[in-house]
Amino acid sequence: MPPAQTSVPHPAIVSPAVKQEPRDGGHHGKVSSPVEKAKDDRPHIKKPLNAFMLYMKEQRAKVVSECTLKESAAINQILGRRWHSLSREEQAKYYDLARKERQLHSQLYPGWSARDNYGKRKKRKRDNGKCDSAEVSAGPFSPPCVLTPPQERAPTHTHLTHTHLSQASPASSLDSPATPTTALASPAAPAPTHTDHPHPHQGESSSAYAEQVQPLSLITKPNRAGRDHPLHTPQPPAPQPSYLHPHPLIRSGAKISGPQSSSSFSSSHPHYSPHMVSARSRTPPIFSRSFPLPPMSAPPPTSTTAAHHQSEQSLHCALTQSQPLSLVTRTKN
DNA sequence: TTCCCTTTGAAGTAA
DNA sequence: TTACTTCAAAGGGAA
Repeated sequence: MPPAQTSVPHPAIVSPAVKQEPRDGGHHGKVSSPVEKAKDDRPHIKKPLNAFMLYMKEQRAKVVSECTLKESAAINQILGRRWHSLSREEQAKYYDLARKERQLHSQLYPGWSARDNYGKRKKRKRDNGKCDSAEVSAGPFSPPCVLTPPQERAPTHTHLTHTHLSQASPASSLDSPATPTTALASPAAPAPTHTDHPHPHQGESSSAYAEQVQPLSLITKPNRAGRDHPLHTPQPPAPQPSYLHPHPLIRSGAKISGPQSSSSFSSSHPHYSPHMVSARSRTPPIFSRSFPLPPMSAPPPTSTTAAHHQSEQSLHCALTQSQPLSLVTRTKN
C-alpha cells in the first residue's frame, strides 16, 4: 500500500528523482513486475534525517564561512569532529529532534520503509578499482589491499571498539563531555550516573552500560514494533513542537534554526553507538584523493601538494575551533 | 553528466 | 543476534 500521501507536501518527497539517481531507476530492462513499476512511479520519499544530518544541515554554512572550505567531504569531516565535541546536552537536542523527525515521518508515510529507497541511488562503489575484497578487511590498522581472513579480522568484540576509538584518538572530545549532563537524566531515562564512561569497553559489562548510554537507535531496535522504547515515552501525540512547524525537512525555507524548544531530552544517551563500528570500518579510510590528512601521531607534514595544503587548512580550521587534533586517523600507509 | 568523497545515524538485509 | 549495507545532505572534484 502506498503511503497514503497526505496533502502535506512533506519535504522528504522528492519530486523528480533522487539526486544522482540513475535514470529509469537504474534497473534497465529489469522493471519486470508491475509491482516494481508501481514503485518507480511513486514519488521518492526520503529518509528522515538523523541527528547528525540535522546537525550538519544546521552547521554547514557556518563551517563553510569560517573555514572557507567548500568541499563537502572536508566540511563533513570537520562537522564530524565538532559533533563529537558537542556536549551531551547539545547532541541530545539533535537526537531528540531526529526522533521527532522519524515520528512525524512515520505518521506522514505509514507504509514507507527505508527499503523503498534501496537502489534509488547508484550502488556505492566499494572496490575502488582495486582489492575489492580488502575493503572489508582493511581497518585502520590494516594496510589497504591486504586480505584478511574473516576469522582474523574480526575479533569477537569488535563491536565494543568504539568507532571513534579507531578513528579518533582516545583523546577525542568524547572523553571530555562538557558537563555530566543532567539532561540525560530525563524523566524517561533512568538517570545514568556514570557519565564518565563514554566507552563501554571501559567497563566490564557492556550490556549494563549499553542500557544507560546507548543512543536511541539501540534501544528502539530490539523493540521496533513499539518504535520507541517504553522507557522513552514517545512524546505523546502532543501538539507539534514549535520547531516542527517549519519542518526541518521542509525545503521551502526555514531550516531548523536550532531546536531550542526541546523541553526535555527524553532520548537516551546519544553519544555512543557501538554497532556502528564495523559498518564504518568497511570503508578503508581514504583521504588520498582530496583530503590526505596526516596520519595519526605522525604530525610531520611532509607533503607540499595542493591537496595536502588544503587538508591542512581544513585541519587547522577544525583544530582551532573545536578540539585538539586527535582523530586524524586517516592513516594511509 | 554522473559518481565519489566524507561524516554519523537509522534501518534494512543476510547469515 | 551479529555483521554488514544502504541512504540521508552537500558540493567540489574526478572520470
